[in-house]
Amino acid sequence: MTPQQTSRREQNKLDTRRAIAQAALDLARSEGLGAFTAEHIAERANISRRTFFNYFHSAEEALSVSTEAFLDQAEAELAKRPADEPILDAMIQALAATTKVENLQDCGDLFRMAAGNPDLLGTQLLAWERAEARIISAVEERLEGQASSLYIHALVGSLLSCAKAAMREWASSENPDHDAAQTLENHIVTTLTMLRDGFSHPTL
Amino acid sequence: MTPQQTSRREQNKLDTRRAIAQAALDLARSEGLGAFTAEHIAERANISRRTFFNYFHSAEEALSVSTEAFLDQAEAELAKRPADEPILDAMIQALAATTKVENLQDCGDLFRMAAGNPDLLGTQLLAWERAEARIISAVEERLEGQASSLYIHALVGSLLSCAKAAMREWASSENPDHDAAQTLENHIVTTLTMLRDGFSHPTL
DNA sequence: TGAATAACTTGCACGATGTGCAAACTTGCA
DNA sequence: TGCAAGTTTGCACATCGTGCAAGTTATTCA
Repeated sequence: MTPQQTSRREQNKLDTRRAIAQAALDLARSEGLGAFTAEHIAERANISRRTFFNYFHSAEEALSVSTEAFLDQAEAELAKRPADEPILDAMIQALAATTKVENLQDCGDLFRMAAGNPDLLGTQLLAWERAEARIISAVEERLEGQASSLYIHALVGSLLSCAKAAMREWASSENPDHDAAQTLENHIVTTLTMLRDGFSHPTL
Repeated sequence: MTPQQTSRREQNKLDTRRAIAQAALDLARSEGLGAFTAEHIAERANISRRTFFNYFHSAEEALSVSTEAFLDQAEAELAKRPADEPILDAMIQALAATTKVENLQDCGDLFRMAAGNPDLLGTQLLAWERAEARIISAVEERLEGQASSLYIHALVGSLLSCAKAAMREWASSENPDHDAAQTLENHIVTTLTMLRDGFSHPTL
């Protein structure tokens, strides 16, 4: 009786979820954004339209799975950092580590696609917003009473804005698979260091 | 022949736009978010459903008019600052000045409402995102060649995140009309000063 | 001033969205 | 094996967002 962490049921759901996300990404690449419907995704994933909506609220949400994975990683990495490390150094290390995420390339593609599609962009922004809320809770616990609510919200918001800026810069330049992860990591460290030390002096 | 800057046509359109926005806000307050349709708004504004969609893409967008006004104000104030002022000081002054915007109270209400409604939140985030793009362009012109694209994107993103944090703090506390604008301005100056000098040392 | 023109509003139709509901089907467990 | 709980599916329905063409209002200019 191998104590499977994931029962057959849970595994099936995860598989279906992955299949849907993959189908959505395939369609986005082959047909173009907004050129396909929830029904098309369902068809390609071999499920009914109704089941699609049991998993996701919209086509855009199905596309955002990789982005969510990236953000979950950020949250998890931050939780790993030692409690006595200065908060900004912990953040730099945590965000730098996210570049090792599974499907980094998909994140870049999504980021580029979102730039030209308000619907997708809105969904992605919501994903970042939800992640922000989770990270704020984590930081609040970590700094228990040592910082004001205003400080924490401003800090975490800026943290994610810097990460976003880093991703944009990374995703917008043609990366001839020249160690993409390393490039992104450099951008992240650059922006977060500015955040830590102040934006007064632009480090070109 | 008084040289009217706004022709009758333009004025009518503006009036209609305002009427729709007002109708949407009224309904949101009286019925609750998500408890009314585009058709309801149109009815209350005395126009057809079709005309509503000529002005806005969705009910949420009609609600975001005050937020857009606030962000436009921020952009305009920044453009007013002298060109030789250090960029971060210019930003602090500009954002602080936005608190004099017409319908600040509506902005606060909207902000609170959005916290509990993903659709509205998504629309508001898009509005902030569009404003961010415009401000980035303005800053790029201002710093012409003196700063990297990465620096500018990270800075402006963080700027708006700090402003958002300030608004959240301001909107979430019961303000018994105790000079609301001043309270918000204080929060903005606090967060932007941290952005300028670095987040290393939490100023409680 | 009055006809021609441009801009705006409206109704209609249509494909797509997102969700409640109940009937089928699958899995877990005694 | 067979029942309880969880999942998928089809169907119906209200709503959305937009193209289109016909109607209405503002503007222009002869």
